[in-house]
Amino acid sequence: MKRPTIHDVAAAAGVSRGTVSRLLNGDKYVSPKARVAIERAISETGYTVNRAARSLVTQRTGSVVMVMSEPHEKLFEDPNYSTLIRVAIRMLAEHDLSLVMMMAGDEADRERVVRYVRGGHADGVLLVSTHAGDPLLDALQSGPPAVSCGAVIGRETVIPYATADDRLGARQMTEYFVGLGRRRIAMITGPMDTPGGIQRLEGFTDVLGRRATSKLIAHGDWTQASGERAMTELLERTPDIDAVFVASDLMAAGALAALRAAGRRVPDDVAVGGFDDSSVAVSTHPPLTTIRQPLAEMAQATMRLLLALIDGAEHVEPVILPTELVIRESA
Amino acid sequence: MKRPTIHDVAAAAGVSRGTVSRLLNGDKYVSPKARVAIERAISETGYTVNRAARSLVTQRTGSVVMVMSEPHEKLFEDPNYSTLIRVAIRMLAEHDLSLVMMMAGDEADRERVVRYVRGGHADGVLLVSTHAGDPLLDALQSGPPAVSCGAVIGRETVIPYATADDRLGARQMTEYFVGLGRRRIAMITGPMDTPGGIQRLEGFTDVLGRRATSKLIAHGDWTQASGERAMTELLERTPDIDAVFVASDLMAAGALAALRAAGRRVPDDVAVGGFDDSSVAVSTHPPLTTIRQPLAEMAQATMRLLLALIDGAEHVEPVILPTELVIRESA
DNA sequence: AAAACTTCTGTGAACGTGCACAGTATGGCT
DNA sequence: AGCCATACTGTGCACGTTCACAGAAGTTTT
Repeated sequence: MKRPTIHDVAAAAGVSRGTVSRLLNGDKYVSPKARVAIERAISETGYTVNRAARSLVTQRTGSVVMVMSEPHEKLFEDPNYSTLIRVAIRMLAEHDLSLVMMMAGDEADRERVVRYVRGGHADGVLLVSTHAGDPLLDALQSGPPAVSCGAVIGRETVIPYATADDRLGARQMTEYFVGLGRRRIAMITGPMDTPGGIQRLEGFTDVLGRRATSKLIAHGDWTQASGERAMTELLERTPDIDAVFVASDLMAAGALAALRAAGRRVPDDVAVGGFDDSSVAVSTHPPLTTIRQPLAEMAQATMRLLLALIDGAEHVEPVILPTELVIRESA
Repeated sequence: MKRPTIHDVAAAAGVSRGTVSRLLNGDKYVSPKARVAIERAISETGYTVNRAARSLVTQRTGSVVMVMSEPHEKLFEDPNYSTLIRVAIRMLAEHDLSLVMMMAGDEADRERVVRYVRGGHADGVLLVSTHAGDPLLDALQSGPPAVSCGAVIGRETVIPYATADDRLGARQMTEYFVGLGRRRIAMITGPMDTPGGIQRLEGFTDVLGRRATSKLIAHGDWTQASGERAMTELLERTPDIDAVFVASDLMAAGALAALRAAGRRVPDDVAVGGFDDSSVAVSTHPPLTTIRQPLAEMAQATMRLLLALIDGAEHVEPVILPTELVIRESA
């Protein structure tokens, strides 16, 4: 009733352990005769390699750990993460690696992650939404290769990443507003300690220059409620705005609610632009004009970086992917 | 530069491997003196146990695999899964177990999962959205304990699960409509090969009895588009309906769009009830009256079942948790 | 004082694999 | 024929841990 070992397969095939091991690990020196015998023996016995035993000698674990720093409740509902998880599972599976998930919300979590990674329990680390100055980053300095989906502020040169071109996206939306003839264009940003928060504002000011006064800029924290709050604030400060670029679709949904409450029509009175092209963009009323990020490509690029490093690459370059304007009814 | 082993710790503490191992594994026969010496040695050397070596002898892996059958794109955006993942990571971490994610979308995936699990690479299996008659189920028969979050149709007695009381929830909503004085109450169900699809319809007919004619029932597949389609269909078949119970919030969002397109006012002309109390319920216009499932409790209960089984429990009972009516503006 | 526990410690074996190395055929070339 | 490369195979060892067991030291009971 015991699980078959490589010995059992070898015996059944009439060869030695070494030959079976060679076949399993793709070594070329295996005779055709031995090959078929072993393959039959494997399927007859239902053999699978014991990863623990293999790890013990190869010093590799066959797994990659995804570390999520956001203690955020809705973390996984963010399409960003869900795509990344899906792509990661798939691409890792193709390389016979499995994905283990860890959270790094509080101090205890973080310590667990460090123990896990420094303990050599993962061949690679996949960082998600890591904050600037997270103590985790120093602890992960030495150890298996780490990459991030989205830049890690302050570590752009040390932690490879793939990201959408947030700044470009912001420019696209802002230019679209300008082309529409809007004159008083406001912005609701994300938190200014996230790459998306910073870069999207930069794109906005790239286009508007001195016209992007602080009276036209309010800050949110990605949540719908914060978008609503920021919009209300903007309307108070600058009642004559005729367009607003909101740094995320979810916040834009909040902004729409605030505009409706204030009696402004969208897009007639105020044009609204979101960012992300997430599922909320189509369920709002009116549907949001927004910026699409190539989420799948970002995830794939991130995983390619990680796989390359695990495979021994010395150095890899960050990947920055273009965004795209998606026009719907809100602008 | 090598990672410290248990030998190094033992040497540093002036004891033998055995004593260190005993301390690590909570054996009581360790003298206070040895204890402090070892603890100091551990923190000095930065020792962490090598899980591979441990697995090799204990025949345990220290990990649980979550198997997701839905090849569905938006899988992770479903708050159902996101809560489960979050709770699972947390509760497993407390038991020093880690969570490995796998997909079982196509045949190749499924084979990989079977190899993984039968190969003894996981101490437990966490099933999610597994379909009736999934071949995976037979393959997982023998092997480590498996539980499901939500019942697996046809395997209710063999695979333990925790779920919301879908039937109760459907009754609550339907009774609420009846209490509101609505006379022509329709329903849009989920797919009839899912527990939610079946049970929510049952609750509906529990209340309405013969009044729940087939003309008043349409089927969707949980997607927003299917909800819209089903609603259009219902309006054609039975133009005088004054209430509709939709088996998920997302489909309800679709139904709202169809109603708007048909010029019906909600809730004045037609009352709409959803199910799930997910984030879309508050972002629709008007916000959805819906049924709340205790997602966190469901996830916790599921994990408790699994942990109990991993811990050696012979048999555990399914857990069915009550739902709650959440009244907003759509009904 | 001997016996019998209790508490604690060290040691050898085993878990299943990959790898380096030594060894055996086979065939082609001088 | 002899030599040498090429293609292939088997064997011993190491990886780091747990566990069973034997045994030492100390404490209580007889």
